[in-house]
Amino acid sequence: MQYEYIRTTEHMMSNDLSTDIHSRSALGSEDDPLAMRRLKLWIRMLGVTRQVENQLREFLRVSHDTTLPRFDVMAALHRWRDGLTMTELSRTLLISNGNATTVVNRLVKDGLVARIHSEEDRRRITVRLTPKGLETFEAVAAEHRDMVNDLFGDMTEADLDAMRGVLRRLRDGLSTQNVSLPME
Amino acid sequence: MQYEYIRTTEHMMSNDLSTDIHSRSALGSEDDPLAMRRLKLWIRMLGVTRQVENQLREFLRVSHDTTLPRFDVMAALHRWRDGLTMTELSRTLLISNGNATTVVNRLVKDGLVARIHSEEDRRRITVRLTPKGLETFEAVAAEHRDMVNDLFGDMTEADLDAMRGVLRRLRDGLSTQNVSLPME
DNA sequence: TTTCACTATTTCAAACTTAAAGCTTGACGA
DNA sequence: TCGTCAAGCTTTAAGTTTGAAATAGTGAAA
Repeated sequence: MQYEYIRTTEHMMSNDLSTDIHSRSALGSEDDPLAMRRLKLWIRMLGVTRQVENQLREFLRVSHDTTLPRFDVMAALHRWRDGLTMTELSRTLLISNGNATTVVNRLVKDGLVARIHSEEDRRRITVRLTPKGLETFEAVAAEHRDMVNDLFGDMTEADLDAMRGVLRRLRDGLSTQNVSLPME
Repeated sequence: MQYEYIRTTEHMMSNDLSTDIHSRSALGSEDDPLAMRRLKLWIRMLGVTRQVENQLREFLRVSHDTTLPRFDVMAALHRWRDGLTMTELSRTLLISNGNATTVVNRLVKDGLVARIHSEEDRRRITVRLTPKGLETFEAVAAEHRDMVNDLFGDMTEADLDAMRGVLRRLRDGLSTQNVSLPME
């Protein structure tokens, strides 16, 4: 009985990830209501994201015998049809470079992705979809989008408008914060 | 030079996860603008979530020599101070039951968490924070909240209002969908 | 009582992930 | 030319995660 943690409806504690995990704590800045609300929102966002990811993982496994990481890599290579270097790939997907190597290795073994050694710079390796990979991906991607459309079926145009701008601002704020991070 | 995939500011492709990976595709329902917008929003949400998670992971590693999964488990056990069964824990965190076992094993080994066998039902095991675990967690959680407050520093009260309701509706919609999922 | 279905948890193999170390190549100044 | 450093990628060790199988306990029906 796989994915039993998704079957939460019959269970008292369903979706409790999204509730406030700190509400009873006696921490220093507990009396900052804005900070508190931001934390609550983050926890809720994380919960929703995990739920959607679990549903998509299940869909990919059952319907297409593949995994989320594989799909992500292929989606990136589909978006950048001319290929990406390994570094570009890992930065695009926000994963480590070693992780990118591992997933690409498996896709190469399955003939879905090809490694192309650069001639100008022999350190550089470009990865791109093979014809078989392209065909495979597009079949999956069509259903993937329908699945997302279902999962987000409650979201109206107004909802999308509301979230789009906030997420964009959040995303941009995060990337400017990175430069001032402590990383020697 | 760790976490190089976070240092995206100097790189052309920064945050490209959050852009539309399907914009050039020739899929069947491509002409459904609402479905398209929902997909784009999902991708952007996933990107933001990954960025925040990476920052928090880095913070936990550098400042407190711990990991995100460990923190998540301890946060749940802090919220439910009387303890959770393994099943409740995995459903709360939306992870598999086997995964919960692994993380709890390590926390037990470090003396941060204790397993308590139930007397009424001998299959059941309740997990809860030890005094040491409680103390450790509260020290980390205070800084964790400050970190989230910084990362979400651009979010105003109005932003929080806007996203809170949408995410709640999304979350509730997802959990009702689950009951009708194909899972034999 | 026995049997059978169900629940709770752990174990296991395979895949995924990170962070750090290692290797090769390229760029550049002495 | 040589040395040095940085860039690009892979490898490695440790940890995380899943999904399926195994183990064990519960409860109720036959």
